[in-house]
Amino acid sequence: MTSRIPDKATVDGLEDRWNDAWEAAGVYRFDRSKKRDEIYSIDTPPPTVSGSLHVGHVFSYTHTDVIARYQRMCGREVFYPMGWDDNGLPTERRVQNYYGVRCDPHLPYEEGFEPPYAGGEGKSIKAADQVPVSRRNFVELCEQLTAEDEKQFEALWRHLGLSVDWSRTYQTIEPASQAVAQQAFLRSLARGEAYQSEAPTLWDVTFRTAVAQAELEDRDRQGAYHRVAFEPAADLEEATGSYESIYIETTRPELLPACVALVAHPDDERYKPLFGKHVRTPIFGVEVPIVPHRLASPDKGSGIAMICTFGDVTDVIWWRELSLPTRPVLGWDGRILADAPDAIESAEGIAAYAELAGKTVFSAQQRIVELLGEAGVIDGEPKTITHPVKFYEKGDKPLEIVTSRQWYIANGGRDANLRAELVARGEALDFVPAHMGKRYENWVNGLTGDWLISRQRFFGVPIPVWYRLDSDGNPEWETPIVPDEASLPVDPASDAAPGFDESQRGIPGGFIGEKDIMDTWATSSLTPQIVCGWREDPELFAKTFPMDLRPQGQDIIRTWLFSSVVRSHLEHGVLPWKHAAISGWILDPDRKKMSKSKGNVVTPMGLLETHGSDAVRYWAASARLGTDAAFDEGQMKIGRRLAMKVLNVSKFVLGATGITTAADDSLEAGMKAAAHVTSAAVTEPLDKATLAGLASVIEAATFAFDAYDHTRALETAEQYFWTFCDDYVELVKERAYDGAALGEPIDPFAPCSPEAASARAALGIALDAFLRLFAPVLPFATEEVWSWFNEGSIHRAPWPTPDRTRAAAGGANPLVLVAAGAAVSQLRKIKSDAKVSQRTAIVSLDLLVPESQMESVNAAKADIMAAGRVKSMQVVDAVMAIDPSVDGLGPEDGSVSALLDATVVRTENVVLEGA
RNA sequence: GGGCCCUUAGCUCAGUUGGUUAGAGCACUGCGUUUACACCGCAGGUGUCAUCGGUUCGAGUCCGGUAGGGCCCA
Repeated sequence: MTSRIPDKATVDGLEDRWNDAWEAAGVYRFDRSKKRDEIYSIDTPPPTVSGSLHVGHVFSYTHTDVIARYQRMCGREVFYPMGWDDNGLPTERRVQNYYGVRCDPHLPYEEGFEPPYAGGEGKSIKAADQVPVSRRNFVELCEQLTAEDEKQFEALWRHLGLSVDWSRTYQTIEPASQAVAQQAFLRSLARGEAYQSEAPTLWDVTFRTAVAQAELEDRDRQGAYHRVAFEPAADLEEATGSYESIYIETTRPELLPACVALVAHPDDERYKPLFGKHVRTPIFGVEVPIVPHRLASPDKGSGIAMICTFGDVTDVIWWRELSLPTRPVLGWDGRILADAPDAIESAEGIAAYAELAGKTVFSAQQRIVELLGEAGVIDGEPKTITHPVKFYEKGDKPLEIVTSRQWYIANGGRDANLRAELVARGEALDFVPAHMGKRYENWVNGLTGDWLISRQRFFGVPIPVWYRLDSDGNPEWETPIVPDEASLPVDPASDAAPGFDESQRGIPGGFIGEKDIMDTWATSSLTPQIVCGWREDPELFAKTFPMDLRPQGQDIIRTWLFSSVVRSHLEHGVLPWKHAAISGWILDPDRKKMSKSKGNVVTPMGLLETHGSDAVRYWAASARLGTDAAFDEGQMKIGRRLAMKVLNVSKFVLGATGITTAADDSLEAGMKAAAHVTSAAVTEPLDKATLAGLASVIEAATFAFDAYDHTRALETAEQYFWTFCDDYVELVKERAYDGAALGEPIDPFAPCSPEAASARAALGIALDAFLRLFAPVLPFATEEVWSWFNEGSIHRAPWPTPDRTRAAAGGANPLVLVAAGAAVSQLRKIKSDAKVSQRTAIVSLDLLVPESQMESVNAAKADIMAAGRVKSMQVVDAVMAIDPSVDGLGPEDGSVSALLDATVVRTENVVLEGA
């Protein structure tokens, strides 16, 4: 069988067929010859390849694709690249587990290294069992694993039908991206926005890296308040005339050797007299002052707290604002430092410290509690509490604070002017939905410091600077050596500094390379610059930047969105995009956020295969931007039904119009037939009404899409589509067939009655519009139908305008279809109630119609009779008919007045065939 | 503690600037295999619009309080 239009339509298998065809024809290939105002550019989120894609990704990426397809049909050249975020810690961690290795930068590179495991997914290999490898070997494994992931990701996205230009993919770790990240960094360095600073930094002891404010999260942890006595120093004893101890309560007794002061609220009457006087720390005997500060809580514990360098971020604030000394006791490995702070001078103090040195925070705490107990300075039993503790969002040990040299980029956290500028940028950005802008504003206004971008990790973009070594071999941190922009990307760990050669590395008078890499957001924040060709393709950049759309999740407004705005503001002085489309979460049926850890084994590919991509896309498109949606396979079944309906009703329309007959000969003949059929005059009131209604639907859908409300657009089209199928098609079937016998092929060019020609033209025009309206959401089913009688892809066909349908409708009132539909409904109900087949003829009946609809029903009377197989029908004014004085057959409940303004059509005096 | 969002039918959700009798789909029940469709069609019932108060001729809609849920930030 060579027929173009299948006998039995199916949505199965459309994905592979059309993806191949689209790729071959380059349907989604970006045409860079277009002008700026013809281009719509999208800053697609690069998914993290170290995880797997889940249902939430499918959800939000579909939203973007629906927008992309709409814009493309509106005639814009869509710039729609796809990237992979293979940068950073998640990849490192996955590589460690997958291959059973860990990075040791001191080791030499090993050619042809074979990792001990492959595919250790899920069962994490203990750190002790991981084989240490060189940084280069480690990075190679990262690249190897991410390449495999990226293939799988692309396959999924293609199957889902994302209309991405697959010739434009990028990786956040690839050299070009690194070069962009480094160039942006160097420009910020030159302008003074990037700087290094020795400062207390939030530190993850597991990963041994600094952590930025945006990566923090609070978790409730058990802790215990220990009530510890501090003895008064001489000045305090003199002032109060007593030798009573001051009791503080602390959850971190192990930081006692790091204590630099006690602090109480300035208004606290209990402690007011003590401010400025001193106490001695127990065991260690260090004299520390009692100081006032507004952040001390009078109602927490005893109302007076010890300040240590550093137990938490409040300690940092106190330390900074009160200019206290620094007595660090914690190392980068989370263990107590070997050497006691200089302030500890007593023999007992030094001995006690020696017992703690080298211990983890946990064991040091146990030991010091014992020591304090032995010394008799602990009062009572520890009080167990639950309190919020800061964690790195990817870590599982509480963050510590250590002092180290780190790189920062200004983000308004320490500069009110910059902050105000960034808030203003946020206000100028079109957030969809608008209230998401509040999250941005809250975040910017809540910043407490600049953006810490350096990380002590391995797989990432190196910070592109070197440092001279003085004659003693000490690095000159203040005057970094920078590379030429043309030489980017560079790796200071293996490339020699400009003006030096490799033999001078690490020797006095030579240089050393910066060993830190950048935070992954330092690269991701530049995705517009990466995809638009900021560095190496200025012509493309001018045409695509600032971009039109940034789609992303609500959880990364404070990170990705904000940091992108920062970079664009600093480098280009503009917003990076006009619109930010924020997708919601996918929730379990039990309203919890869907997560892998909960053992949800719904894989996206499985879903697509079970329901079909169009169906899954329909489910996603049914949820508005910014709104959380339930994971609902029922909704996918509805989408599948819609896609099937599109195929089937298309088969009907093409059959009844005769286009099928012609198309079975050749595509050219089919196209000619379609043009011929739809050019006929639309004369019948019902046909005109249907097209008039359709014109309004097109208008509404277009309006909704322009406002980034794809849900409304879909709903509007869908609702009218079902009316079209259920009512209009049923009403005009007979007329369109024009007396053709069962199974007889219809010749589209043969003469037919004007009524039939009118029906066929309307059917053809409507089908064409519906296919285009659904194309963004159901790209496969619509393309399939389109291919039966059109050349090229529907996805490059113009979005419908109301003009064509409106012209054919000739100002008709859409109400005719509504009224006629209500009438056929009544006829069906009669047969349904009488439990007879819908084919049963009605010999005669009176149709009671409200006066307002008389004209409409009369206009479609012949179609109504044909659809209901009615042999004789009287259309009667309902008000007249129910007047008992007319025929005595008014409603038995006497509800005459209720029917006076009735909008429903009723029937009376029905005689069914055979009754 | 602060900010934002949400609460409408058994379920998932619409409901625009206040305006007749608050809607859709699913689920459920009944009927029907009709020359597009059984992966089907048709027909049918379904409500304390969380709650209390206010504004108004009129409130699901606007304002305030309360309760519950969610997210973000302290």
